[in-house]
Amino acid sequence: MDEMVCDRPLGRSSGEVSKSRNLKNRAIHDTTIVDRPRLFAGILPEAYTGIRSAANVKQFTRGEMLYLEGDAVDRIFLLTSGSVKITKLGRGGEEVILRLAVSGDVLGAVGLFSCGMHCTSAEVFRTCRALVWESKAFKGLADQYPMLHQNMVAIVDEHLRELQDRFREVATGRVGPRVALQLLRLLKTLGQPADMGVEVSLSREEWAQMTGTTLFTVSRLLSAWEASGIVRPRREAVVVCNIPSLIAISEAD
Amino acid sequence: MDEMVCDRPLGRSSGEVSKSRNLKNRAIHDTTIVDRPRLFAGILPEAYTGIRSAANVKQFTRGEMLYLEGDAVDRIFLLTSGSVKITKLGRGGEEVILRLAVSGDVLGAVGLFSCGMHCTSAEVFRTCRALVWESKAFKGLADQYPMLHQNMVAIVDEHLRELQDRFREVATGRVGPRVALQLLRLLKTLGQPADMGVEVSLSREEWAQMTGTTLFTVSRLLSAWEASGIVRPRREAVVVCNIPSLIAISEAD
DNA sequence: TGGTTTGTTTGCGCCGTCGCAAAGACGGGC
DNA sequence: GCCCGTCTTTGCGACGGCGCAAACAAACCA
Repeated sequence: MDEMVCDRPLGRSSGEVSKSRNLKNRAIHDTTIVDRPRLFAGILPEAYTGIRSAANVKQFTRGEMLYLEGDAVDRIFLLTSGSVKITKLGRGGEEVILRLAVSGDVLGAVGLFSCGMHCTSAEVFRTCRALVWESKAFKGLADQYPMLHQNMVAIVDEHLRELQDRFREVATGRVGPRVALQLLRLLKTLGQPADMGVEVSLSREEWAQMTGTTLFTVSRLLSAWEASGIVRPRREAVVVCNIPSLIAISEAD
Repeated sequence: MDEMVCDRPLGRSSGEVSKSRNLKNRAIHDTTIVDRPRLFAGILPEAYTGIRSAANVKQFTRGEMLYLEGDAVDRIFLLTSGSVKITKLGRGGEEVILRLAVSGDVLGAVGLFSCGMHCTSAEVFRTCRALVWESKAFKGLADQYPMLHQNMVAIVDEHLRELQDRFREVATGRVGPRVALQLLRLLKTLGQPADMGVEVSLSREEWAQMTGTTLFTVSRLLSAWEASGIVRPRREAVVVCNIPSLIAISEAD
C-alpha cells in the first residue's frame, strides 16, 4: 500500500549516493527525505504524506499509452517502478525517443502549468506502478505548496540541459560517438547486472530513435564493437563489457 | 528611464495579437499588463514596479558575452531590446545555436533555481538593453512572489518544446526542410521588413549552427531557392519573398 | 582610393550513412 | 517439437551532404 520510490537499478542521477550510504543508520523520517522524488524535495514529511494520499496507486503494463501527443493534461504521474518511453512523432510517422522516465520521475506536471497539453506521448516500457493525481487536484496542491513549482523548474531545466547536449551531438557529431554516449547515459538509469557486464534493454530501432540514426547503422556499430570485445549484442538489449573503451569512442572526433 | 518591453519586430509568440489590438483603447495600466514579459505575468502592477526598481538598466553591444558556459549564475537579464545568441560548445569547438533571445525574454533565471550554473553561453547579437538583477536579489523576489516560479516553469517548458521539435527534425529529417523551417521560425521573432519581403539577419554559418549543417550546404540551398524566387540571399542575411513556397519545402518528405 | 579582412559562392571528389532485400537468429504459442 | 512472427544481421548500391580550395563579393580602414 505504501509505495516506495527507491528501485532505480544502478546509480542515481544526483551525486548523493555516498551521502545516503553514510547516513543509513539515521532515523526513518530522514531516509524518507533522502529517497524522496525531486518533485517533492523540501516538503515537510506530514505535508508529503497528505500529498501522496491525494493520489491513486495504479499499475500499467508494457505498451500501454499513459497519454498521447495533443491530449489535454488530465492526470499527473509519479513513477514508483518500471520505466516509460517519452516519444515525439513527425508528420511522416518518424518517431524519436526524447527520454526514458524511471522511478522517481514525474510525467505531465510541467505541461499542466504551461500550455495544458501534452506535446509528447508516453508509452509504458517496463511494467510500472505510479502515483496518479487528477490534474485539478494537483493544481490545488501546487497552489498550496509553492515549492512544487520551484522543484518543477529544476526538473524541466534538467531535461532541457540533457536535450541541449543531445541536440549538439546530433547536429555536429557522427553516429558512433552518439550511440556510445547514449549507451553510457542509459547505463546509469536502466542498466541491470548481466553476465560479465551491465545490460540495457532497448531494441536496435529504439537505440536508433534515441540517437538520430537507423536500426541498421546501430546494428553495424554494435557488431563492430562486439569484435573489439566492448559490448555483447543481445536480442532487444546490449550488454556493456568495457566502459572505458566506450567512453573513448564517445569522445572520438 | 522607464524601459519598455515592446519592440519585437514582427508578430508575437503568444496568440494574443488580436486580443491586444481589440483592447487598444483600454486604461493604461491594462496595457502594461498586456505588454508585460511572460516572467512577470499575473503580478500586480504595483508589485511589478517594485520588482523592476530592483534592477539596473544596462546596455550591451554586439559581441559582448553576457555569460559563459560553466559560469555561476550571478545576474539575471530581462531583454528590453536587441537580441542575444544562446550557444553551446562541443569539445572539438563545434558551436550550435540553441535559440535567439529577443525582447521580453529572460536569461539566467532558470539556471539560478536548478544547478546554479550556466550550461550555455550568451553572446549579444544585436545591441541590446536589459534589466539586470543580482542573482541574490532575484532569489529574494522569487521567494516573495511565487508566481515567478510558476511563470518560469511555463517559459522553460516552451524552450524545451521547441528544442524537442528541432531535435526530431535534425534526428530524422533532411537539411532542406530544416533550414526552411528555421527560416520561418525566426521570421516571427527577428524578421524585419525589407525590399519586397522580410529580412532575417544571420550569416550562412549561423544558419548552419542552428540547423545542424555546414555553411556550404546552407549557401547552396539558398542559391537554389533564389533561382525559384523564394528568397534573396544577402550578406549575413536572407530576405524571404515567398513564404508559402518555403512552407511547402519545410513540409517536404 | 587601394589594400585588407571577412563573408559567400561554386566546383569537385569522397565518405559516412542510408535504404532495401534476403537470410539468419531468437522467442513464444500451441 | 514445430511453426510463425519479430528482431537482427549483412551485403550491396546509391546518394546526400561534407570538406577543401579557389574565385568572387562586399564592407572596412587608412
